[in-house]
Amino acid sequence: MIEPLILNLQARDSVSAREAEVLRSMIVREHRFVVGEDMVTEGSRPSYSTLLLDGIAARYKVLEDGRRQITALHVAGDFVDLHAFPLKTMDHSIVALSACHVGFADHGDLKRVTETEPHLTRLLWLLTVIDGAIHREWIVAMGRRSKKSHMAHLFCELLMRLQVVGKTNNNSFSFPLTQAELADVPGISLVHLSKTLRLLRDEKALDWVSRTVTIHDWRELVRLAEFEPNYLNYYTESR
Amino acid sequence: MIEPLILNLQARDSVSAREAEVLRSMIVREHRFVVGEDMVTEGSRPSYSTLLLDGIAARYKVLEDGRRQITALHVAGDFVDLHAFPLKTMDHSIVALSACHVGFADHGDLKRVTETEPHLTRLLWLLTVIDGAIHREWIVAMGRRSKKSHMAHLFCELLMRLQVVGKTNNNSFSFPLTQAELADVPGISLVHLSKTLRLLRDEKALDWVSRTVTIHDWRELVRLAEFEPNYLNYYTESR
DNA sequence: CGCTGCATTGAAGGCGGTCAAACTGCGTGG
DNA sequence: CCACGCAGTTTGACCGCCTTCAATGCAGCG
Repeated sequence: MIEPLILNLQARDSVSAREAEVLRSMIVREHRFVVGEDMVTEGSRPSYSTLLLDGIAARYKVLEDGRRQITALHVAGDFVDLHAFPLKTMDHSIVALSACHVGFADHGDLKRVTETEPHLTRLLWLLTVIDGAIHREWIVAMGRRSKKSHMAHLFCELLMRLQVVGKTNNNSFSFPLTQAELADVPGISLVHLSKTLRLLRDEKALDWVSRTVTIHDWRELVRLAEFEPNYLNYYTESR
Repeated sequence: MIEPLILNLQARDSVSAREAEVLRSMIVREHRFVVGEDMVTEGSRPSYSTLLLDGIAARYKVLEDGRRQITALHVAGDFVDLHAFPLKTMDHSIVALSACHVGFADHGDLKRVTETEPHLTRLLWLLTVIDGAIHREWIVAMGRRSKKSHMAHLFCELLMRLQVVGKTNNNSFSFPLTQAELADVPGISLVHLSKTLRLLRDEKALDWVSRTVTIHDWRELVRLAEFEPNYLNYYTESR
């Protein structure tokens, strides 16, 4: 059941059978969130962290005028709020963008891991640090890439992350967001997002129909995005 | 000598005398970088992490066309590349924006901490997770704030971070960057940055002359920025 | 069959980009 | 001591990307 997490970790470092067992025993109390439901709320102090087993979730902040900015997208195998373990208080909310299947890891158990499992601790630490690396790549995309390149970059990243956890079919994957939701990733208007996606479609780089993204021309997409996957820290790429 | 780090940690959690001693014994091999010098290089696999003792440093990435995006600013008391301990490979470079005084912590010693000091491990983990929280706030600023508000937010954040480590005089602090460098934070042109700063000056919110920022109207700056410091995770704010 | 939510397209306006020129402060050398 | 040069800052002009407003298209569903 926690296979996506194991795959995620194994893509970066070796995981012993015992460590996998520790993780398995730690993920308890499965739960399902429906589309649009908040999984974690800003200001809360959760006593557990949430492992996404299936679905797509987003971290976001809302400004005073109601506009929203998504700061991260999460897929199966991601701990959406592992940072809340050292951090205690949530500084943002997390919403289920599709139906989401999750499991919970109690912070008490995580604390015990830090006391008895140094290597596993470093693996979990690594996961939060990779979140940070993705944040940085997003900052670069927002600051310096064209919107077209930014979107190309996002789809490159999502394809790779989903491939690692086995959630792709060839070069396509389920992506059941609305354009209004996706527009909150680059922080642009729904109208302009629509026009930007049209550019990628016109170049036959990718399609996004009936809630499924299909990448037709990976090479071209990578070129448009200047996509360099080493920030995702997969074995095969950066070592 | 590592007092800024201790102050940084104590602003979030208690640090025992023994833990402080462990940290002190771990920071060895001081070094000074001159303005413009790279402290860490993209693609390297450092065997140590760098603690900034004094000065200002920036993490950045460079695009193919040479444009630069700064993804983080660091001040005294920050570990600029602690994430390189779990992550191994640097996915970006770090440059000294002022003369920088640093100390190094060997990854072997950090590993030993994870094996023998669970609480201290969680503290260090916390530091990397706060970096992530700042990244997210920057993403929100880039996506949804006006440039004026973005700059106001940055100066609010810097004042608070510098206050914690005792690097402010009343409401002013040393900030010896060029405008071209600062423009790489929001990812805008030098020309537009200059015009944006003028707006803040015209409102008498702050001045930035002779390499020193002075905040004249903290209230107004906070209002402009919609600044909510809880993401920095200081005791006094969020708990 | 019409309603509703979502996607698409067009039009007009403003923010931020580039290009270009002038200004300032400071260090250096005549 | 002054003139010059250089690095950095400021301002103006013009243009293009992205915004908002508005209308239309389209599919699913009661």
